[in-house]
Amino acid sequence: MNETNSVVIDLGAVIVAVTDGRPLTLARQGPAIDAAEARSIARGFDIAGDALPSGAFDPTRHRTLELGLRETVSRRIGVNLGYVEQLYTFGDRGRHPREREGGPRVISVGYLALTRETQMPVPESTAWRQWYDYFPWEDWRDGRPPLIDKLILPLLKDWIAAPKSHAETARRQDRTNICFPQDNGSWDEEIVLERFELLYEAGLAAEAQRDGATTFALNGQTVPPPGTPMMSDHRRILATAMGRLRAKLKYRPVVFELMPESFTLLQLQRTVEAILGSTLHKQNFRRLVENSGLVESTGEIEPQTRGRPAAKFRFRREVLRERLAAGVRISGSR
Amino acid sequence: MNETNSVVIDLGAVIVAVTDGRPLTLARQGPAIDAAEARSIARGFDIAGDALPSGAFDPTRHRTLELGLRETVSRRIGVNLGYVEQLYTFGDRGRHPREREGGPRVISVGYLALTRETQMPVPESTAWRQWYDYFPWEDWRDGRPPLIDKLILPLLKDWIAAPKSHAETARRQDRTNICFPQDNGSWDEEIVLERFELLYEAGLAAEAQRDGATTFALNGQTVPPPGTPMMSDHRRILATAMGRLRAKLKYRPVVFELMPESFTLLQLQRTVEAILGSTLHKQNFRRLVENSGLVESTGEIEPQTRGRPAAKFRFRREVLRERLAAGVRISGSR
DNA sequence: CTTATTTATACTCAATTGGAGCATAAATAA
DNA sequence: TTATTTATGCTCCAATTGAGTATAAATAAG
Repeated sequence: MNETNSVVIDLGAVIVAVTDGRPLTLARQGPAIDAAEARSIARGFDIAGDALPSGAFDPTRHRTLELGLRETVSRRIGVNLGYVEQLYTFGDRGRHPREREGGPRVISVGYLALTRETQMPVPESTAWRQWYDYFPWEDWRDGRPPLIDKLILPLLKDWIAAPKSHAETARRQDRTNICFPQDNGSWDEEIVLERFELLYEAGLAAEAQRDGATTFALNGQTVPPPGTPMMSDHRRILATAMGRLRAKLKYRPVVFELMPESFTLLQLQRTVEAILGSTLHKQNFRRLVENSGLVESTGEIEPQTRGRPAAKFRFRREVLRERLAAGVRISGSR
Repeated sequence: MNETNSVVIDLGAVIVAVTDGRPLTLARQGPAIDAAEARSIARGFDIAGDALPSGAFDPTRHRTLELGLRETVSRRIGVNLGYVEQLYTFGDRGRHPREREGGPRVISVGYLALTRETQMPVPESTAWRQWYDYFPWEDWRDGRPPLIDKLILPLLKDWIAAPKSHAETARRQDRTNICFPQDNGSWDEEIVLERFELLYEAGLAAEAQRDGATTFALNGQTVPPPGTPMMSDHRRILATAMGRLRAKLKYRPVVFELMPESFTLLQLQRTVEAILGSTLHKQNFRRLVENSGLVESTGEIEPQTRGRPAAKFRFRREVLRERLAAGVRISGSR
């Protein structure tokens, strides 16, 4: 070990809120891309960089990585985070624009933070963006997204057939079958990252084209890749966060970090559905939640615009102390 | 961002194997502790440092963190790792001995690797050590470990009562109830890390004493803290690995990374039990595994020393391609 | 003021899963 | 032979889950 081993740590946050059934994340629409970055962009697709909030870890000031993240977000976005969980540490060479300019190696530690949108006035450079703008194929609430069959699968077909090696073609076919199954029942909403990486490798992400992959065509026409791209590998980090949250929802009571103090069961269901990207059976969802002991009635009633008014509930914070509570177990189906 | 922000990355591996129902991890029994470390040790408990295999990440040579880990382990232990998964990134100040000597801040990225012991001849400085030497309270295969009621809970009782603040006492009591429940049925085998951190905070880990916590007594006698200590915060990393593996076992077919090419169902069960630290219902385990489609008969039969000979099975590698297969779902019970 | 529409809530039913145990089979040890 | 040990097959019941029907309580429309 000597000082040539030193690197710089970048702390990045996927800050999530769900409002009116729209899953959101905070993103900075910064100076799109710098000159060095622009030169490396292939064939003219605009990858103007939406970027996740991030900042450098300062080992002299920050006692822990998480405190560093909280301090950075507090200073740059003006928000004190509540629930925070470490996601993953990304260290691939060439991830960060500065590296390509000859700067030091940047290792980035990604975090997932859950919050409520209303709690947070954000600076002008930053805005709440919808998850499914970045990942339109992940939202199945209105059924199987048409772009999967119209755009993604046709393009993947070419990619699958491309290699001369039969084994490699088979491997690509297998991965495609797992990530984008023909049968809707086999869709696994947790493998958000695997799907994005498949698209990236197949050149179906604008980031891949920027990073040097070839472009592609559908029916003779050059088409834009699906989903809004992000700066650097931030879309990978967001995909990691989405997959983690979709999984965690089912075994820890984390949804409540996204809910207001009191809420109706339908509001809770809509929030879960927004995150999962699929719809749930209403009656069974109610049964599950009521029997779980996770919520209690507040006695209040939600004044409705139409329909029978709903009872309001609150999260029973005691469960966090009584036991390591399970999450909102899901029954599925529309 | 400027160069004063730079840190050094340490890559650490929890390399796991299970042999004859003993869950093992590779540990280096290095030069126990250096002078600076020795000076900080409190009250004479020997914390001679078992250490996890680790090495510095070299940003000039390593394209990714995982490749860096593989290279380090290959060079220092002489082993090419198969299954590897990133665990967590630890960055608390003062974790690493070198830091205390005025060296640069060390951030350590922990990995979990699964392998088979027999595949690996290890260097002399390194040996396979049993998990439960470090965490004796985690092994429930012979029933509730007596040291929980004889040693741990009595000592925690003092720690719980210590604070003047009633709220803090209540919080300590809650955490204790969750981590070490009176009722055996409430034991959660996945929260290995939470339990270790509780013991650490309560001063019931030798590492805590080294790190400056006060010592403690039981019935007027000073007693050694439970479990073999490790260097730095390596026991925390091992706890993280154990918890992660115990959880992952249930939803991904990772046990098979620890099994030989062909095995009997009892051997498979013993491996699962070793990791979980609890026993399972044999007939139900068989039913589960056979119905899962994860294994297929090899046609061979295990020559036994006693009892009816068992059929041998192999892992159906195809399942990894057919779908994102579930793990070995557990039925529990002794 | 009556009816349609909308949302909330209660309840039923069948299929599946999970925990526990009984019974039988096939080997070795006494 | 008989006891012991391990393997394997099967049953039973309780709990959970997926899907649907029925009823209640509000508003909007005529």
